[in-house]
Amino acid sequence: MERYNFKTVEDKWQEKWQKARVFRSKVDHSKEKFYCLEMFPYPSGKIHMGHVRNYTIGDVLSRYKTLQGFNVMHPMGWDAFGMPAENAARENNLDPKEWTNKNIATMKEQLKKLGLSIDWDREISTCSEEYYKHQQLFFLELYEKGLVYRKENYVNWDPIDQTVLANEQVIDGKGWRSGAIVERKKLNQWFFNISKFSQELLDGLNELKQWPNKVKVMQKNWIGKSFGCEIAFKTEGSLPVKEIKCFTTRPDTLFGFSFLAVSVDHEISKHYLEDKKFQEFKKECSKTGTTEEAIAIGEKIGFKTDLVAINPLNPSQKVPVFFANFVLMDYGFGAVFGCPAHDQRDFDFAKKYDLDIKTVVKPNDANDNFEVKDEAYTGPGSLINSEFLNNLKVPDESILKTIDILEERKIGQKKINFRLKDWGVSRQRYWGCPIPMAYDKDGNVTTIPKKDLPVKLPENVDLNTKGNPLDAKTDWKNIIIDGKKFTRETDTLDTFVCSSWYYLRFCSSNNSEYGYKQEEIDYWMPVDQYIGGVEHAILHLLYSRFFMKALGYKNENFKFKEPFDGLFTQGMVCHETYKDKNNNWLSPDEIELIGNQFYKKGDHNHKVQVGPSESMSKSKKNVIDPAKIIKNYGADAVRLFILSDSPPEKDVQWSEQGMVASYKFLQKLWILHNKIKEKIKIENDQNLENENLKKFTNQMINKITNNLEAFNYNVIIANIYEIYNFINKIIDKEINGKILKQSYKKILILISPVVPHYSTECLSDLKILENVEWPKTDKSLLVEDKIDYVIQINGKKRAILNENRDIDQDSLMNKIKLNKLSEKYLKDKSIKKIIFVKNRLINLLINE
RNA sequence: GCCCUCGUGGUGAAAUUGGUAGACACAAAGGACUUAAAAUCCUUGCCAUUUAUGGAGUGCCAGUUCGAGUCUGGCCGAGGGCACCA
Repeated sequence: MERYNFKTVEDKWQEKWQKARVFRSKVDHSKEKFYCLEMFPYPSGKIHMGHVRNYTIGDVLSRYKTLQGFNVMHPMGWDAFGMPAENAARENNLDPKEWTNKNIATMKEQLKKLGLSIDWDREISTCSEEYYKHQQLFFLELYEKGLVYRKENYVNWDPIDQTVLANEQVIDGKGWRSGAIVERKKLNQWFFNISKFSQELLDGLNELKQWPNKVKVMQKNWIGKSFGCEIAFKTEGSLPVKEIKCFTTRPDTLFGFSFLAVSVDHEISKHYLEDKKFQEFKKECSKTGTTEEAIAIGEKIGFKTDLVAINPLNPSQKVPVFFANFVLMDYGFGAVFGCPAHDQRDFDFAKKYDLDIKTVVKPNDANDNFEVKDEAYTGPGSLINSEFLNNLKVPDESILKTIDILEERKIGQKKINFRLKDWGVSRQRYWGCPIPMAYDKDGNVTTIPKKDLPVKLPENVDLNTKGNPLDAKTDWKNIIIDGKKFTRETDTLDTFVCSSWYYLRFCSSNNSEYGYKQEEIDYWMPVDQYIGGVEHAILHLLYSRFFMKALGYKNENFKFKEPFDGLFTQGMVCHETYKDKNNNWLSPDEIELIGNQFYKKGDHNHKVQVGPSESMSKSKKNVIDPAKIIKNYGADAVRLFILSDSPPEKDVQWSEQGMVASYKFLQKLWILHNKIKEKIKIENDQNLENENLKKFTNQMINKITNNLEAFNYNVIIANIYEIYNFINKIIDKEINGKILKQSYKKILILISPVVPHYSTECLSDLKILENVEWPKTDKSLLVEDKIDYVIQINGKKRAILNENRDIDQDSLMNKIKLNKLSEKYLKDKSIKKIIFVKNRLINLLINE
């Protein structure tokens, strides 16, 4: 027997699969389809362990579904536009396209080495004209439907590099490259009207039964629906301002009104342009962090205006108007009414500026003298100190009733607000999809005629210019449409646009006429299982959901509302971190273990500090290169290990020891295979283990099938080990060769989604590679004749009796009486009560 | 601050509807084989006296139940999300 040579075996089968194009998928209405999609990678250079985990999970599922008889589509592509290409190209004086395509070639080879069942005929790359020309047409279609518009918006502006920065490029308020202090600058930008679909996007979440709840909650919070009322407050003072509109979810607390606060960007701020103190205050506000957390904990500050606002329900009450740092311009009207007693933020503010705190809600168990003291009361109860609103139940009745009254008196109006903002898609970058728009000399917008699509991204662009390289490319920028001069839009699209519809493109990746073919998306869509990282829980997944709705808007051919029927978010791959004595990160390759202590490789005086296990990242150098690992241990062993240690939705700890164990296990399995191969030849009627083997195999079919369906992939690996342990124990006993062969074939199929090369090799070795399909559980075989009955006395387990199935209570009691435990526990005791659970246990309650 | 999730051996983790807690693996210790080592195989796993046996035991405290890792309430701890959201 030769040892298992993964290299020969894996190369052989990968080549055969590729030649026979076994993973090619076609529309076939005679079969039920299954569309399995993993989030496509950014072509950064080489694959990382996160990809290995993500694509292994998807591959196990695809192979399982194929064996079950589904018509499976399992495509792969490249999210190929984006800043890293532009940065790498600039640093190394390369063409971003070349850089990207080279990376794609490398990564494709690496993915192939994993033995993934991918239909490479459907491969797409978002940076190809063939892809982005359809995207430009979609853009124009959405523009025609009124779902695309242009408006001014703030950006992070780097004054030295003359460029717009993404949030992650701003470090401590400075540009990451230039170090210049980042400015807020207003630019005209393109927007997708995603907020038009706020309610639909929210409602759609209820239909997504196979999505993790966590993701749905995150999206729900992001969409942020709130029900309330808009109120116009009359104002008086030295400024020419007659009223200020506010949005509130708590109109019922209007009698607790004690100030009105507006954003520093509010319209009335134009009266303070010359006011130095106000401008200082505004600057101060911009210093406080903009995260929700920063402001919840941070200090609330205000700037008093010359205005007072009048309480519409109590016109004799006039309260001061402030600018305040906790009021946002882009939500509601950029103005709030303050009720300190029942809003913690307002409470903090009132304390600081010594404003009235009037209690108008009391908890249900408090009396009418209840008063808010140390913190705002935001819970339920009933209204007090509120004249004609008194005694209304808070919150539901009080809010609805107050809105009715406000509407009746024409002071306010019922209103639903969403926090979801429109999606700004303009990026002042070169390496992206050009926006098919142009401007005349007066700046009026026009669309590029559809016949002139695609607007090709120009080549040979100087990336070292300041600002957007496309802006400087005048021969590309200046165009003539119908004899008139125009300049092109030089912004490119956010790369999230590319990934918002790629799942549709896979259905028709070779259709050059349009982004998809109707009959093909009708067959394949929606994606049955989408798999990827939870970091895309909000933006990518919400944008994709929006894109489906936008394409379907005023388009009766569009039949499905949600792109991803099932979603699975896998955890990250982690590794210990290492630092040398100078506090520099070290990679696992740079260290060695002697005894219990890590040392720098080759320097046994240099101890290495071991840090916590964290998600693999280049900056911390705690990365393991999958290509190397695959080369050393083989794809099957890597697949086995990456699934084995933790549930796929949780983070997994990379362990070299675990990796080696998986590798060794396949070697052991191969030794067992050869024993089985010999045993199969023996015709034997004295078959002691036949029934056990049949039953065991059937149990495993049941377990593995259920675990696959539930994504318990780590348990499947445990099941595979159980299989080994079981067969290894019985293999030297007497077994009928025919029965062994039948069971073993089923077992090889069960493990094939995880270790496809190994399993195929074994099937081929035994010449049973024909008619391979997923085995079905025989329910009748799951029924055991003998059962371990748990005997409890006063709820404590005292013994286990192996007795016949379906035995009744009296018979079981008789067995117990014959048993020695009766002598020990039941002698001279009376049994008060017997709890008998059929085929499971019996619990005897006795007097102690 | 708000929202969500999760707490099980030295470690990663298993455990249909409440019904044998710790499957499976990693690590460790002891043993077998070996001149020796590696590899391989076996045993052990918390507390008590020795194989056997008994006890405690799923973050902590209560509750429901014949019976709770699982259900309910409170507390403690960890992780994740958050766009100042009125």
